[in-house]
Amino acid sequence: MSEPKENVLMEKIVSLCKRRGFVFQSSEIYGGINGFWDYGQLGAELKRNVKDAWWRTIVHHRDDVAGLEATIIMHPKIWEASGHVATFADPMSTCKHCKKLVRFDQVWEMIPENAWAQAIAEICPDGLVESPALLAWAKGKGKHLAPNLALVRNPEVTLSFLAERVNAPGAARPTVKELYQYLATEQVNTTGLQTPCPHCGGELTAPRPFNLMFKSHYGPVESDDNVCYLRPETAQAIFAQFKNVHETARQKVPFGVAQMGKAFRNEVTPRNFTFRSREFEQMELEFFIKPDEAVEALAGSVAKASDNAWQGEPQADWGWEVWHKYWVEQRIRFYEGIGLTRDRFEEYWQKPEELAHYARACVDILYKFPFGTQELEGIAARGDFDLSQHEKHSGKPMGVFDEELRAAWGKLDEAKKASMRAKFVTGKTAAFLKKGADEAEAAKQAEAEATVYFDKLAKGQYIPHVIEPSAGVDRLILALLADAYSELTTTDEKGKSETRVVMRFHPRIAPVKVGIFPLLKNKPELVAKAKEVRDLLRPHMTVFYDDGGAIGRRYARQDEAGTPFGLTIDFDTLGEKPELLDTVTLRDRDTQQQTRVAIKDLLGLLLPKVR
RNA sequence: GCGAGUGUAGCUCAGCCUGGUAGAGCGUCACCUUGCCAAGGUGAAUGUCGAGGGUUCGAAUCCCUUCACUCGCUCCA
Repeated sequence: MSEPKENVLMEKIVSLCKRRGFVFQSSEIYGGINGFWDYGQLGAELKRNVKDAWWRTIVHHRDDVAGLEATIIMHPKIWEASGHVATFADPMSTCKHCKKLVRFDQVWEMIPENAWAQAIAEICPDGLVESPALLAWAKGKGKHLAPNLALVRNPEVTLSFLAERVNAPGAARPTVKELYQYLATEQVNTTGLQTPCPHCGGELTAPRPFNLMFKSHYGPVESDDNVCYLRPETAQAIFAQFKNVHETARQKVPFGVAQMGKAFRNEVTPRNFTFRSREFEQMELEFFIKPDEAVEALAGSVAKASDNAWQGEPQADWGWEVWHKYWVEQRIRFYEGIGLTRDRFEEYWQKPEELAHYARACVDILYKFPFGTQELEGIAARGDFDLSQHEKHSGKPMGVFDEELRAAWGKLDEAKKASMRAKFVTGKTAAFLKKGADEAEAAKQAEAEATVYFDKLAKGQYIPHVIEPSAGVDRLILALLADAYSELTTTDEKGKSETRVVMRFHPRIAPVKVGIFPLLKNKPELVAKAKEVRDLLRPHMTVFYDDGGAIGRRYARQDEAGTPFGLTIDFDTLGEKPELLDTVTLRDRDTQQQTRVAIKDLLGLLLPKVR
């Protein structure tokens, strides 16, 4: 649980967001709708600036990345190929006793990990039922370990049904799973065998499907034939359009395709303000690279990830590890570049056992939110999993042909080819073993894959591998809001202290760059001059003109909006002191310092700071 | 989806227990006054008390339902 103090901070941020127009609850006048949020005038600008910064860095400032903007609704088979239809429809059950929510398909994997189940397994080795020992356990330790297990709640009745089962003429010994089910069931005849809650042994509700994808139908008539889904991520469109982009963008591997846009997930529990929303926006890059064997054939060797190779410009001998590190580094630089405080975000290298089955490595970029340290972006090395899946499901080849690779392969000596193949087979064998194949089967399958794979390589063909930096825009906005939030307490001459909020956004992403204020509103000359300055700057940056209230109040308002600069037009601007004619005061949000700047120098001074 | 808590003006909250029909501070707006960090004065607007239903002569207050938010279970861009 997060500290109370941190919850207070979060509440302050939420409150400011509403007060100043960063974020509103969606459909608020109708009571709101869970998991959906709107951006107000300042939030919309902030979000645009962040997305623009990403697009500029990832697409415009590079030669090797192309943009894509795909539809939200795509062919439903895309989600079968990606695995989302299967993995996004988890059957869930709730324990009627301890109220915990469990994935029904994981219950039998979880049960043996719990102490109560282990104890029963010990009492009844290999399903050999020892009723007296079970009874003793139920009345003793069992009360602690599995308070809600039928055996513990009502031992005699539960055991009597088990005895019926065991003593039936010609009955085989129950499996361990069956044993657990009997021990979890009080009245077999009325309820059938129950599945115990892994945590407390209690009764689970019938599994209900939790479909995480928003479902709809294309065409006016709803039927099973025209089911479609709102995309749960933007990445798949990139894979689905890989061939088109590759052929038309005049790009050769390594190159990337970037996309940003809305994605939708029917989250079980939207939580933490905008952090987990049901409609959210992603910025994703799929960077396609040659498989290491192709790199080795072309460059002679694959650069080691342990040398700091990734810190420089991309090189021909980079394999997936170096490319992966390179992108982690690039993404960290991006976050620094938009002003995220470096010691409030960190990179986390997932441990091998945490990786999804298709990932070779994954780095999370985590931000220290007031409610806890949470993920902003994941940078995964996904091998050729995605393109291969689409090749399988669509029947369309997803590979590329590389003339140079074919030529280079022809010149490789046999020993090199053999050692590369041996290494490939070792890796694949390990992967098949992990999936549960026996040793002979794993070796056989690995050999078969190696034959297909190396035959293609020799012809210059391969399916590109991919590095995927995938970021959540709304999470980043929330991180930037939390990062920028600061309070300034001032005490006046009367000893009255007052706390004001200053949003310290980096000028590059600040919603408004400059506030423009005539010192006094009732002096037409000041107002006219201020509007002149406004019109001078407006074509180049977002400005906000304000003549309402006292000057200090206007500064404070802009501090809350996070406007980095304030310009005040006073009587000196009009020439009260001739030497100050056509100069204004430039106020810095963070230092509150004011400097005198000539109007003609403003653009040159401000533009570099806000770009 | 389940459990616990919360919902009153733009914001922060009082009033609810012990029904009699809504208040404070801040903010907002207008005017006056203004010489640089939420200054002062005068005036004004704003709530079907989250929504729906019930009990009652009468409901912000008691009861039920529902929606949203917060915290857990779950999830991870």
